[in-house]
Amino acid sequence: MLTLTPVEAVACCSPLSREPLSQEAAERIAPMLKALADPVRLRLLSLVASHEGGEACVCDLGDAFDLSQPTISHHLKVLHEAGLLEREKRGVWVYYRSSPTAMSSLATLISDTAS
Amino acid sequence: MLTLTPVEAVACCSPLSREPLSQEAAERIAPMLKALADPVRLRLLSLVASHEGGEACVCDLGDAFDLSQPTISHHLKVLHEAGLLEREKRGVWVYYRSSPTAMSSLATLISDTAS
DNA sequence: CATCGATATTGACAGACGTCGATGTATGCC
DNA sequence: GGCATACATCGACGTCTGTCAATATCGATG
Repeated sequence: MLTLTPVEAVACCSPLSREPLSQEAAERIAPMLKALADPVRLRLLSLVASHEGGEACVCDLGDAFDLSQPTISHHLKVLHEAGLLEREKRGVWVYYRSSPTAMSSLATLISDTAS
Repeated sequence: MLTLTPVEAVACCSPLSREPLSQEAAERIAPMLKALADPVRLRLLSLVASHEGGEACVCDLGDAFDLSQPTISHHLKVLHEAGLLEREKRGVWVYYRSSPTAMSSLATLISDTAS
């Protein structure tokens, strides 16, 4: 069975302001926005994106929060499963990188609604 | 006391990819994204934005959903309080209009993370 | 003023979500 | 092999969220 990644699901939508979003499309897009719609995850994403090389090790991220390690790990998983962060294991460390295509297609979808 | 609207709170942020988002900024932005992060609300917003004149009466919106009237009213309230929809009462009817500034500042915030 | 129609508010409930401590898994090192 | 370190998973807990039925509010109309 063919499954679209969340990113692909967003990229193929016509602007919100041209024709009403179908229920199916809305149900594919909402999870990506839901992944973004948390203060901790927003900061995590921002930390990764602003880190040198555009990637960051989990060990670099936890210090910025007053949260347990499992909680940070949970949030990173949510962002990863939504297609907003890419994951790469290097030795003992895990590096996350933000996905420009995911972010820009989300941004396009939203900005089209503005006009 | 001076309170920023959600829209103003987003508009004044530097790109996510230049410097990490502060906790305060993240906590102001997240509610707007949370308002957007629901399939029903995404469709409502899209219905309003794509409606002729860029505005729609509540009576035009309910039919597209298999949901009760109070539920639709609730979602519209969430979108309105997040600054994503403007509300105007005309006689017995209430018209909602999408807020271009809100959407475009959100889009800018997200798209900056992509680069 | 009584009534009707359009929308909002309230209260209740089930399910989803964020968080933690405890535990599991895997890699590197002695 | 044995141990330490980095990260993930699990199970439990309180809180938040989407939904509905019932009720309230507000404007128009007779």
